[in-house]
Parts: sequence; structure tokens; C-alpha cells
Amino acid sequence: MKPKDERKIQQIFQATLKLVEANGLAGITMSEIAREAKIATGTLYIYFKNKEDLLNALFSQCRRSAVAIYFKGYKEEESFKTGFKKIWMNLLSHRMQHFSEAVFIEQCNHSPFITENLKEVSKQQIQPLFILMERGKKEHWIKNADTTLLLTHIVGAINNVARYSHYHRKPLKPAMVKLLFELCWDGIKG
Amino acid sequence: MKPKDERKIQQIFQATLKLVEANGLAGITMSEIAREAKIATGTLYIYFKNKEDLLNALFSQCRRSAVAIYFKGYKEEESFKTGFKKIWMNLLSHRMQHFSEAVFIEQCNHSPFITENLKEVSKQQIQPLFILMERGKKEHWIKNADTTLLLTHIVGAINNVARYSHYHRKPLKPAMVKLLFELCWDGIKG
DNA sequence: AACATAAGTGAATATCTATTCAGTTAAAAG
DNA sequence: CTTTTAACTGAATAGATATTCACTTATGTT
Repeated sequence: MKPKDERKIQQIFQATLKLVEANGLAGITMSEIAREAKIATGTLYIYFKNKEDLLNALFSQCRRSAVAIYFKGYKEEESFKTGFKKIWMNLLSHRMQHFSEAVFIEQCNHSPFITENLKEVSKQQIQPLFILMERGKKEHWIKNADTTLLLTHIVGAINNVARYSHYHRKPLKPAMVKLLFELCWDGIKG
Repeated sequence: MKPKDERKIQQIFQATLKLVEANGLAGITMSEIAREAKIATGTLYIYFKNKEDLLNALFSQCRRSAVAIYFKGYKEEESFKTGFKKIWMNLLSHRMQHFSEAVFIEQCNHSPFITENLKEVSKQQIQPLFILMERGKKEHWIKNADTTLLLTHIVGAINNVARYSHYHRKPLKPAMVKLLFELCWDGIKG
């Protein structure tokens, strides 16, 4: 049934991401996706059952790819601060280098297209980060606060900075990244 | 022409906000808005030229109301920390007590419905906060970093915490608010 | 090459949504 | 109370967009 030309699927995904970044989830149509991907609209329906199916598949891939980036090069045996900084950097890198994916994920979380189930599953993939933060508290590196609250604060700050940098075309220079990490670290440290 | 039954306009706005919070900007239709507001679809077009006009008017009102809340009770003559804490609290209160408006504003910023012009204008209304931050740097209360970057970090953290609290039905207890302010303050302080 | 199968196409159709308008009801004026 | 005006209604229309399908093109098999 469904052909598995991975190249074409990625072509469709890239087209969708580009359009969502430009026009928002509210603004995309199947024919636009097809045009952007340089295929016929009918072809979309060879690879995906319908629009909802396409968006869910893309959401799923974006989340998986995001999580892989978050933990790239992370080693549990390193010190808390080293590990935390690594993941913090990875989070920022992801938002900067895969901006359209980050936007897509965020918009999906407020959208009726993505099934609730898929939204939930995707959140459970960052367990190692929770574990690291718990360790940070035990070793008295950071404030003794609810882990989810800490992470929500941290991630929110990162997301917003990445958004700002993108929409205002202000690349983040190393000095700025260093400062941003300090804003975060000085905030959480115990 | 347009009648000015302010009560009915607010009814329409509230209905729209409710639906956007539930289904996202991508998911709303004029007939749903009308049903939610308990009026006929045709009536929407008595008060607004079209859908775009409705959303722009709502965006405009939401921004105005938001800015009013941010600076409520703020006095320039107070100390930096007092003033900053006041505005920080106001920001958080706004996101918590007017959550659907905050969601709407955020989604509009990634949407083709809202005119670029309106998006720009709305950003210039928070000048006093910029001025306060500049003062904070001069008086060596806070780190000497780009003001926009500082604010982007701070606001991103607040937004995300408010989102979390809402979607997970976890009210923010006073102790948590105190902690969140410390996360922010310890981060920026010089 | 001849055949069989899979992939791709895009105009045609079905579905959905914005917008209009002829008719109705409510409010205001005389 | 009658007339005039404004507000409102929701079914009908117009305009988009999702989805299908008869047909074409490409790929693989004998």
C-alpha cells in the first residue's frame, strides 16, 4: 500500500515545516504542501491517509528527533553541572538549528490535529533529564524546588530566546549564549 | 453602521477566546464562534467586517488590556527591585488570570490573520519596562546584558510556567511563586 | 520487448466554512 | 398606536480546501 520512499516523505515533511513556520498551523493547505514539495496533491494521499495523519506523523518524527538531540553526548557519569550544561546547550541548539520543527511542535500542542495520546507519550521521553535534576538537588547543586517547575522555567526561557533570535534575525553570539546560561544557572543554583 | 453594543462585542470576544484556548487558532470557525456566543452567524458580520477583522480587533483589545495589567500599581519612583518585582508579578498574574487571552496573543504572533503592523505596534507599548531594566543595569542591580535578551528570557520563563500550571491544573501556591521569582531574580542579579 | 505492478498526476467531486441577504423581530420616534 | 429604523436571524450562496479517481508514467519481471 503505502510506498516507503523515505526521501519523498522527508520532502513532504520539509515542505510542511517551512509552511507552518511561515504561516502557522492555521494557514497550511494540502495543495500548498504539495506545491512546496513539488508533487501532486494526490501523491500526498499515497503517503498519508489524510491531513491529520500527515501532521501526526510529522509531529511524531519531530519529537523523536528533538529528544535525540537533547541527549546527544550526554553521559550520566559526568558531574551534575557538566551534564546539565550539555543538555541545556543541546536544547538551545535544537531550537536554533531546527527552529521550524520547534515551532511546529509547539503549535501542535495547542491544536486539535494532534491526538492527545501522542502529546502525552512524547512528554515521557525526557525522563533522563528529570533524573539528572533530582540528582542535582540531592548533591545540593541547585535549589530544592519541584523539578517540573524548574524545567518549565528553564525551557520556557530557552524557547523564547530562540524565537526572538529567529524572528528578529539576531544570531546568538557565543558571549550571549554564555550569558544566557548564567541567567539560567545563577537562577537555579542552590 | 456598526452597532456599538459593547456587551455583545465582549460576548463574541469571550466566545472566541474560549474556542481558541480549546482548539487553537487553526480550529475555529465563524459558526462555532456564533454558537458559543449564542447569536446567529450573520450577527457576527454586523459587528465585524469579516473573520480577519474580528481577530484583529480581539488581538488589539487583548494587547491593550495586557499592557494595562503589566503596569498596574507600578511607580517609577520606587526602588528597582520593588518596581521589577511588581511588574514580574503583574506579568505572571496576567498569564494566570487571563490565560486564554495570553494564549490568543501568542498564537496570533504566528498567524497570518494578524497584520504585521498591529504586531509591531503592540510591542512598543512596554517601553517603561525597558526603561526600568536600563536603570537596573546603571544602578548595578542586574547583569550588564542586552535588555531585550534579559526580558525575553524572563518572559519566556513566566509564559511557560503559566502554561504548565493551566494545562496540568496545578495552581501556583504562594511558595511556588516566591521560588519562581527567585529563579528569575538570582539569574539576572549582577 | 511485452507484460504486470507500483507510483504519480491533477482535474473533478465532496465537504466544509466564510459571507450574504431576504425576511423577521425589537427598539425608537412621532 | 403607527411608522421608521436598527438589530438580528439562519438558510442560501460563494469560495476554499480536502479527498478521490480515472488516467498516465515509471519501475520491475519474464
